[in-house]
Amino acid sequence: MPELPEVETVRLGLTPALVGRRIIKVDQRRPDLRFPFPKDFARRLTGRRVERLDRRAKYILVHLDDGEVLVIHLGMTGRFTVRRDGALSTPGTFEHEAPTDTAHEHLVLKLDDGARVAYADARRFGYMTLVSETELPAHKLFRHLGLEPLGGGLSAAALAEALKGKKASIKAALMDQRMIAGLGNIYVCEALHRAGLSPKKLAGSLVMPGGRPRAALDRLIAAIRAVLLEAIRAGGSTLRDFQNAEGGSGLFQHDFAVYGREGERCVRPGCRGTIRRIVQGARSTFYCPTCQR
DNA sequence: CTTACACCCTGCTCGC
DNA sequence: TGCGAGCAGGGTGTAA
Repeated sequence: MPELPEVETVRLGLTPALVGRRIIKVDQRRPDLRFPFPKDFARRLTGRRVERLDRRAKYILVHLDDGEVLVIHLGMTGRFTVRRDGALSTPGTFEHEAPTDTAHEHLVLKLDDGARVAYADARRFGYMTLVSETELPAHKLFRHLGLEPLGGGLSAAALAEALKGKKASIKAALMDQRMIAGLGNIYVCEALHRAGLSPKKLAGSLVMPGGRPRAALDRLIAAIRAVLLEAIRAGGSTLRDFQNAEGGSGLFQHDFAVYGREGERCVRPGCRGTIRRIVQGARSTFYCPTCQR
């Protein structure tokens, strides 16, 4: 699944296909994904015009013209494909159609320009719901979400406040969407490596007794921002056939310094360490024991 | 309030 | 080639 950069890549890919378009038909092929679709889901989408697409953490927010917001989480394997056929195809885009996962295509939206936007999700860990725009901030999916890593809210002081006294590892804390929202296993590993911080360090140890952030927190924040921005610029990461809305692939996986690189030499200049894989909270952590302290 | 773990579901890869 | 084990970017629910 997609972490923040992949979700952002999907959002950017869907935006030109959806914004300004009206949904004329909804083909909903099963009653649920991870959770049941909301009541009258297809009917409530049909006839709506899409006003804009936002993102919060790992959620895509499709704002509709009746004040409702289609909230989408891609889970681990959620994927969108945009298809155009016949005279209605858009020149220059969607040149070749990547092989798609028709067997797991659970929802198809037909738009008023002839395009079809399909959602496929093999594992069905993804989900969708409809929430009115005004209720969004207080909605249970959103009210506990932490700082947006690329928004203005992420400061050393704010992160220090969130991590203060935490006994969990910094790895676990950064994975916790209530602290920072949008990071996942890959980008937490990558950010910690860039910041030279051991994933096993206790989260609270990055905060001084008085509650002020230690210098390492500034490095960590800079590392988080940098790795996310670079990944978005590269179109996200492509693992196990994750594809963006154009059926294309991100490239950032080639730039991983530690993720999936167990046994390889650390790429930090001057470091002669070897990347190790450990398990924290039932998930793999990749890091360099030599330069991450 | 923590942390730890099972679980959700399917597919892929690896070792035998 | 087949088969079971282990693993996978997500999150929730439960128990201690």
